[in-house]
Amino acid sequence: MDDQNFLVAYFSQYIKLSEEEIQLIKNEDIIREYKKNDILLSEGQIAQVCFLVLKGCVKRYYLEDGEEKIMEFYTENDPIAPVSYINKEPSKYYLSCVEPCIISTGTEERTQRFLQKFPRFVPIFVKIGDHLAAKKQTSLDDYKNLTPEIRYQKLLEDRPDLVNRVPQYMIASYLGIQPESLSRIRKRMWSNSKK
Amino acid sequence: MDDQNFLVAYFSQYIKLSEEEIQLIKNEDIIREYKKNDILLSEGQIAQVCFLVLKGCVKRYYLEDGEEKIMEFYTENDPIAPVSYINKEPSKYYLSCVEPCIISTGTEERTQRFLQKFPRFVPIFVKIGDHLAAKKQTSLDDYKNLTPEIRYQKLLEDRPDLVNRVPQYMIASYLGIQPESLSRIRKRMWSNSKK
DNA sequence: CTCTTTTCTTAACCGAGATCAATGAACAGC
DNA sequence: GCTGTTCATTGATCTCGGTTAAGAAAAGAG
Repeated sequence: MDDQNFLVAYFSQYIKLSEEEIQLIKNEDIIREYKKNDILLSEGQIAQVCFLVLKGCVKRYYLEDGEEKIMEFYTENDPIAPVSYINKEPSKYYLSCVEPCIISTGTEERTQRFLQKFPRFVPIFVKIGDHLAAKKQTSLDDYKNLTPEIRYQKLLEDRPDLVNRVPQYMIASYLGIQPESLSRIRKRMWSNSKK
Repeated sequence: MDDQNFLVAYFSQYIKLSEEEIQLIKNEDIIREYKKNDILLSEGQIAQVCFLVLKGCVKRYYLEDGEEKIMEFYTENDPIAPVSYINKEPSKYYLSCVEPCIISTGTEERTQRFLQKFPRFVPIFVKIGDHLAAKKQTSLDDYKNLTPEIRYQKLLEDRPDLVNRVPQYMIASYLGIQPESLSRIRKRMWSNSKK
């Protein structure tokens, strides 16, 4: 599958595309490949574009005393709309590639042009936005009430791939705990499941 | 100020309204008053509408072993788009009034009609949605990295009104801790600030 | 004003995660 | 193959919030 096709596949999740639309999407040269550890956005920078991860894995993190605090992992078909991009303000976090990635970029102006040409996409765009917000809310809700141990269990269920494709200390950071604690949690879970 | 005017005031934050638009908004009879403890949405119910708090305070919470787990407070000018409403699924939480409230309700169908009539509002609506998502993300980020003590300090800074208008045990629940812990934290902060 | 209910505070004890330090395991570079 | 680095585990100790229980303070009802 060549790079442009990823984008067509993404939209096809939500709506059936006409031949004309497929061509138009393919002609927009907005897809790039990135190497592992490439940085998409740095702290202090104002994001000029938003992203759509077509392949690979991107992490969003702060630096605190040189320590990475990972807030989110984005993988296949996850859109990334940086707060910095939305509010036109310096970014508080970094975006960088955990793996080699294929990523599409978007701008407000291009989106508006696109929607003007294909108004039938408007409800889809609104819906995608709403669903994103809903997902964020659910994440926050979960995070608030669950212990790190249960959060890890849920992660194993919800995104089993993630645990295998990124190092454990990053998972720990993402769960908001120290690597040592995650190690102990795993040990505890293992010994409990044996009994 | 009579009830309908709250809604006009809300939109005026974002865009200047024409006389015609003001009349149209006022004529939509979609604003209701609620008493303290009135329930807007119950667990298990599918939300038919979304809300905009024009006056008062609404809490969103789960029940866990009869205990309220408060996830969010909505006050003046906060929109409430329940996950249940967005995904057309049974709600996992309750919405109820902490104070007497004045609240406007919305539906997708009405929104679409409105946007069709006044297309210049489309970008505003998209922007409001994006900003909401951005705010959610920031909340989650903060929650993940901050201790309960610092979260309480931030709450005092960000929403000082809230601490005064809702009982402390609800604040504790919202911070994700027990009332006893919040009491300790307050004591700790007090004695630290004296030194 | 008194009585009841609700809300807030204090104390004692426990457990989970943080921290510091050391050791193992996996892996890349030479 | 060895060597050095990165990543994962384990142990000892400490801190903070949870839990339980009791009592003080504030708010409502009559």
